[in-house]
Amino acid sequence: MEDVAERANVSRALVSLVMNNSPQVSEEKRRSVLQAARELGYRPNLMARNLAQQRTHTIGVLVDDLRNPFFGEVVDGIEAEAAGHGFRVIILNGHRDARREVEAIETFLQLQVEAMALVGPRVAEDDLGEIGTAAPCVIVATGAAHPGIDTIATDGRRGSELAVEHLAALGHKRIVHLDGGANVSAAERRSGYRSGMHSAGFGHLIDIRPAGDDETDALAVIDALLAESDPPTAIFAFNDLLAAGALNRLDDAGVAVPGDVSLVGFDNTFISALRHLSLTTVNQPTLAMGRLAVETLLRRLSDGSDGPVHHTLQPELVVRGTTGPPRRAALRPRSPAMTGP
Amino acid sequence: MEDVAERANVSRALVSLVMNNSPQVSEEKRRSVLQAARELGYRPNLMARNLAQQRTHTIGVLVDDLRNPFFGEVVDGIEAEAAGHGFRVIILNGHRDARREVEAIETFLQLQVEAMALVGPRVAEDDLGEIGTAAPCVIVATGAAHPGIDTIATDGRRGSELAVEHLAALGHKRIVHLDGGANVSAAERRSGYRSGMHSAGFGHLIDIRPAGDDETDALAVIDALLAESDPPTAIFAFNDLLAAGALNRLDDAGVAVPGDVSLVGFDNTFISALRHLSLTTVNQPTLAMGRLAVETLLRRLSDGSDGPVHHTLQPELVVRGTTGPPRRAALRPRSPAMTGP
DNA sequence: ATTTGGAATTGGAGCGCTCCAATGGTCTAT
DNA sequence: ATAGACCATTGGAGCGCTCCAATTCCAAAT
Repeated sequence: MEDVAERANVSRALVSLVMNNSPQVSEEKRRSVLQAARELGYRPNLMARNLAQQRTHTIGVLVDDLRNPFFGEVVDGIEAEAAGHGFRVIILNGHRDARREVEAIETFLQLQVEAMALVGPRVAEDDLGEIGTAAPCVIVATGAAHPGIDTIATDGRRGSELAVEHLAALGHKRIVHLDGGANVSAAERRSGYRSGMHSAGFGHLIDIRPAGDDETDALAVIDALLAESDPPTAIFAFNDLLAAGALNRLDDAGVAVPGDVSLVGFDNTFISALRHLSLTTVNQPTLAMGRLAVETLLRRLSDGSDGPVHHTLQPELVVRGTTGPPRRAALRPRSPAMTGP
Repeated sequence: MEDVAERANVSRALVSLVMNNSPQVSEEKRRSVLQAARELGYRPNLMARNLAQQRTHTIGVLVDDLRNPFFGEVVDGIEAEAAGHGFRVIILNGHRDARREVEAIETFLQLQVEAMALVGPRVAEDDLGEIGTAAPCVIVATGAAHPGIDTIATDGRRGSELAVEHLAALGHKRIVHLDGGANVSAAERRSGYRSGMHSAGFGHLIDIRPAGDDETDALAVIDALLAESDPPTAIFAFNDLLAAGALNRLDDAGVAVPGDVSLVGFDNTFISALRHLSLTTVNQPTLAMGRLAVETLLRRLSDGSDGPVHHTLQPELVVRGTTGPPRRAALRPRSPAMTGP
């Protein structure tokens, strides 16, 4: 910068004004500064600028898992909205691990982000401590597990109810829920499953199996389910990935979907739309969630603080090919011994 | 920091030493500084630190598309290796758009990243200009389209050949290639398709259709293909996403896979492994690519510069359920009029 | 000719930290 | 008792920028 100033025969301050294209600069000087900068390959140092300015114009986005396309969609929404307000977005990966999430948030804070969005985080509110309030922070796509922090979420409870209602309407009674396990949204979806079952009059048939939120997490549960004497006729999985894993395993075992067992996922990621999966699932308005997250953050940034805000968006059932009426005979592996038509 | 120093009755410099846990500090002072820091909720300012230190310990990772799980896997490899060497990784999203990629790289440079990895970028080497050499830079998963820059890639040519060889061995002759279009890896895979076809003796049957690299890009091409009088018996798609889209459309049209037409993808993302897709595809060693990318970067960082390095990893064919021997009759929509029995 | 106002430009302090050379203090060897 | 060696500690300069108050410049108004 010093060099640029010298080469253009102006002061450092003037260079700064030009780089921030202030209107207070004569066209002549502006041109000569710009040219000097170009000739020297000058690039302003954001660190220094941010330090001097006491602002970073940056929003930190923590993503739970880069492999899950669902999160990618939410981030797209965040970036679109942030860009419109002159904010830069930097992304850190949480690797589906609460401890690494806390580290990432700490990094954000040290990097002086002005706000942060946690997309599908796994940390409990208590483990967040002061860390979550050191900068405006919004939690996206993790249900209502964080009462003290701003959240944007799809109503997971309602989503689950939608799924159960759909299955019940098809005639299913023995509907099992593959639980999200450590995932923070799990509790909410589980409770929706519960209430859905009760409303349908199947409270006594409530059956929740711990599973997870990844396609590999489905293997053991499905195996266990198939080994039982009286297996369910329908399965409602915590998310699409888990449902896809379940589908794999059911296929392995020769169980027809939806012939022998119906299956519902959650998230409506693009994989559920693949015709060969054609997974019935619950949609979340990902883009809207991302945008809303940024709006919430900006509001916090400008007008101080009321209590935490919780935005709940409405889920929608997307009926595809993995759900149908139950068979007369209950779910059973086909191969070993067919009981007959 | 000033406050911490005061509260602990030491100088600012000593606080700095403690925060960087230098061994030159007495246990007593260390404790009292740490305590003062805790009480004041002090958090070191990374901007200031980086500025003073003239180092950021940061690697910038530019990801072409957050929705494509393939890239997520590569990033996992990068982060794993980077963490092992004390480097932080920050991610920027390229949104499948060369212009935004250049912006992102510019941001990296201004943020003073010490090195950057571009994962699946779309920018041509020429459009990168000096920008790509302002810091050590490696291009990952984009074939050999950047002769002047370090690259890590799977041999896309060989991968395509493997796919064609496999189809040819099954008895296919009319193998069409759905081209990656604007994607930079497209040329390489296309050329592999060409050479594979030639080796198999089907040079005269080479048939390349521009498509894209997203599941939505397959629709129009497949429709066009199905409308033809003499459709192919096999399709080799640029990547898994495109193949999945093709599968959708074929399914819509009532075309059986692999009964009527065989289909091969590229990337071996987790979606191809889903049993219901069961997509035959070409594997890329994503994790290894990520790790190798960081190693390459670190090498550049330490020992000056020889010419650009190009690492080429070997692809592997993963045979699943979308490929089989061709039907006697060629591909044709089932519905309107069946000719055979 | 002198004042005045406004726009363009500049010097310098300061953002929060690190790092170096210098200081003070303690211990051992002479 | 004194010099030397060694350690913990400190003051201050400096990283590259912004921003404020102050200055210069120029033209219009008196």
